[in-house]
Order: sequence, then structure tokens, then C-alpha cells
Amino acid sequence: MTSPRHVRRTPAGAAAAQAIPVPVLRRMPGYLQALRQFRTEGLEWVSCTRLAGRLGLDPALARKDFTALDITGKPKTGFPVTGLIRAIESCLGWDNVRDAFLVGAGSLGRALLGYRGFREHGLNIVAAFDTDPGKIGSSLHGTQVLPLSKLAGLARRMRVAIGIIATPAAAAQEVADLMVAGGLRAIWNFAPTSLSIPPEVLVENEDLSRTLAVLSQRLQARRALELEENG
Amino acid sequence: MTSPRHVRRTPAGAAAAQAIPVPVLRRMPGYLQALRQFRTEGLEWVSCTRLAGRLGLDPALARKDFTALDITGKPKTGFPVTGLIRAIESCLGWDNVRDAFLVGAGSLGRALLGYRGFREHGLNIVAAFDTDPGKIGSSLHGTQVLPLSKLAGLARRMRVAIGIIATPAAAAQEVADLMVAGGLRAIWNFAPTSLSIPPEVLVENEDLSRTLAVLSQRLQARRALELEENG
DNA sequence: TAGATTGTTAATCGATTAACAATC
DNA sequence: TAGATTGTTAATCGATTAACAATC
Repeated sequence: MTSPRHVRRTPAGAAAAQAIPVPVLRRMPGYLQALRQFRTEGLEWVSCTRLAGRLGLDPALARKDFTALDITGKPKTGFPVTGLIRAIESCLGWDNVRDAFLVGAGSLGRALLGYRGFREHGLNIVAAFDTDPGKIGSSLHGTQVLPLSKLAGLARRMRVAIGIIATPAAAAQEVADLMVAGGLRAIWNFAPTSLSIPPEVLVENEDLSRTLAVLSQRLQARRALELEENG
Repeated sequence: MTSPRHVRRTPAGAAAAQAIPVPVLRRMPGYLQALRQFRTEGLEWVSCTRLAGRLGLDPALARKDFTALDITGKPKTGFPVTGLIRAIESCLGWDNVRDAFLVGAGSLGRALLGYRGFREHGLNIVAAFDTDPGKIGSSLHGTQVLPLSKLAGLARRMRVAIGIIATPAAAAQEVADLMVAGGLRAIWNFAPTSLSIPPEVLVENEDLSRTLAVLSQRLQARRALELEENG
């Protein structure tokens, strides 16, 4: 009689049957970052109390989040640091690298191409695309810039699944349409506009203005409060 | 006897007394983007049904979100497009520009300096800082790069309130400490690391890996599901 | 007027926090 | 052993959705 506590709902290594909630997924990179720090500090085991403490989270939240992973802890000891790192990477699919196309060789596109850390996050940008003849044919951080017209065909041939949109807002929908036509399965959109995309293609928007909205409103509110208090 | 429906809890124009929830603030830029589209399309009035529809949201959510604003709609007609735009901008503090310092003149820092749209979001980057002597003294997109050691002093003298961290993770905490020393009130952190900051300074983390975590896990889960179904 | 839409209250949903038996 | 920590269930909290009277 196995305890129901250890029953896995899916074959080992497979994705969880239950969809992992977005808030949980968004906390995973934070855990990973803290765990890597602990590893360099020579720590082999870590409790949820300690890990959550470093990130300013409730320990119970970490315990609950880790139920989404293929790993269990030991009472009194906690979790093995490297084991937990591997379990999170596997959960996110960061243990093997996926090819991606980037569109828009402007300053944001160049910044993304220059960021080496994506490899650690399972992402390998294999080509960039633009419509500007002055940019086409050049190489940015070792990545070729190709004409946008080649995107769909190349995506099919190379079986690329991920597209990154780093164009101005006005061009984003057209680029998204080309990505869908090319059979891409996931789009990471940095353009500040909402896209119409068929449901079989995943979209995540990376909209800086959303974070800035929180920061600037909170700053303004705090200022108003101070003014009220101190005259 | 005024209807309690129109009672304002704070003097007109002041920030709402009740803290606006983060999810509400994060939706505001989306409303703004859609409203600007409607305005260019010549629309003068818009209903929550129509506005929310464009963004894939529930109309009731938009109605509720707008209760945080200094504006009321008209039954049967909706909200005035320009009035709603102004009300949202005022709520976020985007109707007047604030000066900001940026630290880290790498590719991300350059990309942020190159983005002209920040002015529309109430943000004006007035100086960049770095420790690299090869970068100090140069000008990026018209913004001077100064030695990091000058940050705290200049921040105090110029009464700059917002700092943007675009350095590698290893340097971020040190930069944050300098920003706190310089009296900055809000930090927008692009480095993939969590910062220790006193509670009187606001911090928002713009961590790309959080969005990427959602995208790549969902993609992986979908792949696994397809494999299961189609053999 | 009739009917679409508002602002608001109640119901639902989901995420976080608290509590605690099991356990190493 | 004693006690810290796990995994899990229940309680709380907050956000979204549904419902509806008021209204232009």
C-alpha cells in the first residue's frame, strides 16, 4: 500500500496533468536564482523556511509550489539543493534548449540578442528578421539578420516553435500573422499592443508599461500621502 | 442630498485613499492603448463592453477597474474616450514627466535609453551611469554616461526620484544601495536578482525569466499532451 | 418610451496563509 | 528521543464574474 502522498498523476518526467497556475510558474525563476546562490555558498540541503525567507515569501507557499514538481523533501532536512534546481528546470523545460526566431533588429531586438543568459533558460535565438534593407545581411552578436519574408518558410523547415516580437507596435500584428503562418507554437511579444492569435498558439506579453504603471502610481500615491501629512 | 454613488473619498485630482490593487494597475496600460486606437478611429464615446471586448476582458471587470478613476460613465452611452484617457493617465501619474537615472550602459541599458515611448509614460531618463571607463563620457541616444560614483550626489542635487537598474545581477545590489543612499524613492529593477531595500523605497522587478517560465512550461505541457494523444 | 449601459452588491472562484498530523 | 520540517487539509483573503436596480 503506497501512501497517496507519493502517487504521481503522470508518468515520471512528464508534465503535470493538472495545469500549474501562472502565479506558481512566475515564482519558479526566483526559487531557481536563490537556489543557485545557495549552491555557490556550498549548501547541499535547504528548507522551505530558509529559501522562502531569502525571497520574502511565506514558507507554506514554497512548500505548496513544490508540489507541482517531481521531487519530495525530507522532514527536518528540507530539499536537496541540486535536486530542486533540476526539478524546477525540468518543470519549466529549461533542461533542454529550444530554437527561437526574433523579429525586429532595433535596439530592443539587439539587446535581447546580446543577452547570453537565455541559453540557461532553454532559449536559443537562431535567426533575426527585419524589413530594413540596411539591417538585412548584417550579423548582430553572431546572429544573422534575414528578410522578414523568409520567416514562415524557414520556420517550417527548421521546425522552430518560438517567436519573439521586438518590433514597434504598428508592425506587431503583421509579424504575429507571419509567425502563425510559419507554424510557430508560442509567441513572446515585447510590442506594446495586444495581438489577435488563434488559440492553438501561446502568447505571453512582456509589456514594460504594466510594471511602470504600478511603480509610478504607487510613487505618486506615496507622494500625495506625504504632502497631506507634512503640510 | 448627494447620492453616495458620486461621493469622492479624496479631494478631486488627488490619489485614491484606498490603495488600487496591483492587478487593476497592470490592466490600465492596456485600456490606454485600446482607447488611443479608438480615438484615432474617430470614436468619441466607448462602452465597457466594446473596450473590454477589444482586450479580451470581461466588461464587468472594466467597469469595476474604472471605479478607481476620477470619472463616471453615462448609462447607454459609456465613457468619453479622451476623458477616460486623461483619467487613466492622471491616475498613473503619466500626465507629468518625472526624471530618472539609469545604471548600466550595456545592451539592455542602451535599448531602454533608445526607447522614446517612456516620455508618454511619465518617464524621462536624464542620465546614465556605468563603471566602465570606456563607456563613461560617451553619449547614448543623447544621454550622457557618467561614472557610477557620481550617482548619489547628483540624485540628491537634482532631486531625482526614480532609478532604473540595467546591470548584470552581480552588480545590482551595490547599485541599489547607492540609489537608496542618493535618496531615490522608486527602483525599477531589470537585473535577474532580488534586492534588499528599505521599505520606504518602492521596488518593481522586471524579470523576463518570469514570463519565459510561463511560456516555456505551457509549451512543454502542450507538446506532452499532443504526444500522448497522437502517439 | 424601450433598451443599452452604468455603478454596485452578492456569488463564485482561486490563491495564499494557517494549522497540524506524519516523519525523519 | 525531541524537534524541525514536510505534505496536506481547512480557513482566510482577495479578485473576478454574475446579477440587477438606477438611469439616460
